[in-house]
Amino acid sequence: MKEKDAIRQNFPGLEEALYEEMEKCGEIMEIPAGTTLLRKAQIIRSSMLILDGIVKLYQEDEEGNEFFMYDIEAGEACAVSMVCTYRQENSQVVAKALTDVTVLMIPLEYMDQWLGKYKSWHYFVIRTWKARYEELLNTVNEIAFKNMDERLEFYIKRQVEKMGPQIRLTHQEIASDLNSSREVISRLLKKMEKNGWIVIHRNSFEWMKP
Amino acid sequence: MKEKDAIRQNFPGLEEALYEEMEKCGEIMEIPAGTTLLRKAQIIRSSMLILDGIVKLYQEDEEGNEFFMYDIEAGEACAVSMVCTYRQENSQVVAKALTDVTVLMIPLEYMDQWLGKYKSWHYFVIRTWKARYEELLNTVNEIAFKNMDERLEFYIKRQVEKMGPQIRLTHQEIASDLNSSREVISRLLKKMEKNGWIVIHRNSFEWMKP
DNA sequence: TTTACTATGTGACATTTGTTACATATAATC
DNA sequence: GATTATATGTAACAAATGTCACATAGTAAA
Repeated sequence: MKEKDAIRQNFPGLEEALYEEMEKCGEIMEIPAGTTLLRKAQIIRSSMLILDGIVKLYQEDEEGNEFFMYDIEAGEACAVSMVCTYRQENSQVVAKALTDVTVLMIPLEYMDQWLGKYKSWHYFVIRTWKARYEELLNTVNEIAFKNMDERLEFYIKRQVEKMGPQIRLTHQEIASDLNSSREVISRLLKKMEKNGWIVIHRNSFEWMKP
Repeated sequence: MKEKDAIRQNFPGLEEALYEEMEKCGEIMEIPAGTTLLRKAQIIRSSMLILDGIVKLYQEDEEGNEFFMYDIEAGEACAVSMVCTYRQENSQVVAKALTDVTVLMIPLEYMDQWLGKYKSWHYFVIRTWKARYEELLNTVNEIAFKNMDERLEFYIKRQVEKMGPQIRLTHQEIASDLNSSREVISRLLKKMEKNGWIVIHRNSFEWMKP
């Protein structure tokens, strides 16, 4: 069975009995790119482990402005969805499928049960929170100390790491992720092109800097 | 023994055997206000649980600029110090005692050991990561979407919650926390005073808004 | 009480980022 | 090929924030 392999391969080192429960209680879903998987405001009844694809986590404020936090990939879990009591009136966390995505949805009741039963699950949950916390630390560092040009560079580099040097994003999409405006991003990208860092095409550009 | 009570009262609901280990293996330290407890760059060999006082967590960049993230108080633990593999060339997390502080220092080897032995410890660690993550989410929300006037208001309100309506901070200190400049903060505080939100004294001001 | 130090107030100006308005270019559809 | 939609380029201006310069006002030390 392909699905079982996917769980074991992406989440290695868990107990055999836990794998079996995951297969039994979890539901594997194929989700097309662009789908919103999670909005913090609505009650979350399931937790998500990514088996394939990339999911983007961002915050959204009252006016619909977005702010990109980080991506999660196969073998990672969405911390936010793991135990959800977080409430914030004016902003919410959103998870959106960047590519077609395969996720293992696990109803929340099992999440807690497993904490009691499986040591490896405990460690996994801790690792997940820790990893997401550190991602956020990086994000905070960027917006706290850096100007838009540096933030843009950091953003592009993250993309390159995950998706390769061909960045298939419009300036508008980048502007949304950085909570800036299209014109500002166009300006800065143009400057990068003049410096020889990138080559701009329509709908995409390439990162040339080593 | 007073110290034992302090641990039990501030960290209720743990296993008896765990309390005993905490007393045996941990070292209780009295730390004067202003002390830097932790710099991320140096190797951390101990984890800290706060028994009394307030510890401030902030990031610092290469040029010495600061950026306040959140406070931790009695009954809470420093997530950053719990399992430390985090590395970042250009910035570091710093923990500084805001008041005189009593901490329980626990050498890192026990942190891991206890994860294997005590369920309640596991839950505590997860709760800690989760709580700090959510604090950071709020912080990100602030800097990502809001202007300095709103950020300042949010900052002051946090202070009021922890320390009461008398804010004993200079404009310079606030400016550092928000990675802004003294003049900007003075300007905004003056505006708040005109609006009747605060009354400014030397070295302090009061929050009057309900 | 002078002196010195630190905190605060404020105007003028620089820089960064956001906004408006419109031009141009490329791809998609008819 | 003409038409339409979407993406990008760019100048001019606006708003927010940062910086510089200096004034003033408390507080502490001599």
